[in-house]
Amino acid sequence: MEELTPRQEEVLDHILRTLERRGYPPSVREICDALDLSSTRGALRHLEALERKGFISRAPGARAIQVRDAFRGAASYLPLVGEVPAGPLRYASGEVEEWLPVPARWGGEGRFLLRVRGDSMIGDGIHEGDLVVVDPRAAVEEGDVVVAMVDEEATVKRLRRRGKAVELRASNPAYPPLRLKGGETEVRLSGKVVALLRDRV
Amino acid sequence: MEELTPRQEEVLDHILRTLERRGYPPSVREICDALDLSSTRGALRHLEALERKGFISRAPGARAIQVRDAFRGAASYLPLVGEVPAGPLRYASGEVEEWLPVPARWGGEGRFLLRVRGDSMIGDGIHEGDLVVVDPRAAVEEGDVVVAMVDEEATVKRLRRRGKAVELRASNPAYPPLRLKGGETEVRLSGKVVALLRDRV
DNA sequence: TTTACTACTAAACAAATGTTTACTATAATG
DNA sequence: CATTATAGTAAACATTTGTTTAGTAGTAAA
Repeated sequence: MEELTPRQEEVLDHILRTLERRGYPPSVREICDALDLSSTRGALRHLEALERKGFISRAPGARAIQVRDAFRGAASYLPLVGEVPAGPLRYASGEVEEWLPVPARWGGEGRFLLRVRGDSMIGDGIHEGDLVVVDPRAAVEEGDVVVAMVDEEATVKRLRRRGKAVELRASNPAYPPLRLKGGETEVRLSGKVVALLRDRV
Repeated sequence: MEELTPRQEEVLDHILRTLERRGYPPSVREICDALDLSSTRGALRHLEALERKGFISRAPGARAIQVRDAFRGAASYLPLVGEVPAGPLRYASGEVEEWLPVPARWGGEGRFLLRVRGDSMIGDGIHEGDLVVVDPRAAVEEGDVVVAMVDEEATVKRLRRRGKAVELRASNPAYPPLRLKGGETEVRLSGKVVALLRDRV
């Protein structure tokens, strides 16, 4: 990607900071204020340069500045839930503690974040307190790490096929495996673990 | 937080989806198009309701819709680097592979993401391919997981004090500890590991 | 029933915002 | 030297966009 001049970098910087601070891009006149320009033409020129060099793209309309993905990062937002949701999540739901940004490719319909309790999956590097991204719609297969309801509580386990039945195994040998009969899997498996966030290392 | 009516929820949904898709909020008329309203007054009413209930806030100006933090998530963006950066990162830097969104509290001046190589920290649940958030300015202390330069390559290790010297220990017993003498620490320690992302579990 | 709230339409209006034209200046480049 | 790119100012312009006024209609609560 082409290099930016110092002034152009200031403009891009201001756009990024504005986006981060309040969630929508600045107007041309706001850029002028920030860079001490007295004419909108100046800022407009910089925007044109940024667009030509591929850092932003613009659409007709007010504040229609789109920062290229490589810089904006294209986040998705997933709800961190206290319990595994039964139905589709609604916004003002009391079950949602927080909405956290994650890389866009982790996003998807129905996905949510769940805080891991216990050390049963420590052998797979999944620790107490980690947040796992759960996809309730993904097909679960042999060897996948899944979220299962055991004794009314959500636990993370690894799925193993044992003939017709399936087995949920912890990766900590201190925990015994759990067998599920044929019909039980749909009831008890609430999703596949697809990614992980750890806050304090 | 107050409940939303179904129609208000549709409006909020459209705002969130627009923000995710193109990075800036819709105009009132765009909301009208999306919800099949023929008068801007209708959409405006919904916006007023959303603001009154605390889901968004609005500023004077075009598209000046700010979605409340709980929903917007307030992301920070960190660069995923191929090598540990020597100086401050610049935008068009060739060393930056990608900018990824992370929860806001993980952000901070100078922080970056580094991909973990090898299995030397597997005992702490840090696997090959994981992305760690590195803070080059944090004070490193006994017991911290740090990024150290060993043989010109960045490796993740845990820091232990051994009298005046310090020791870098892997959490995989297959790897021997590495001793650093007094002055070496500043040269070789490039930051503290503060968080972790794992893509495929 | 009255009141309040949600939901919507139509048309006019005012403010904010992007765009264009015209012109000056500096530095780097061939 | 002429050319090109960057950087800036000033003023007028066109459009987008938010806002207001004036209505209608359905539903639930007091």
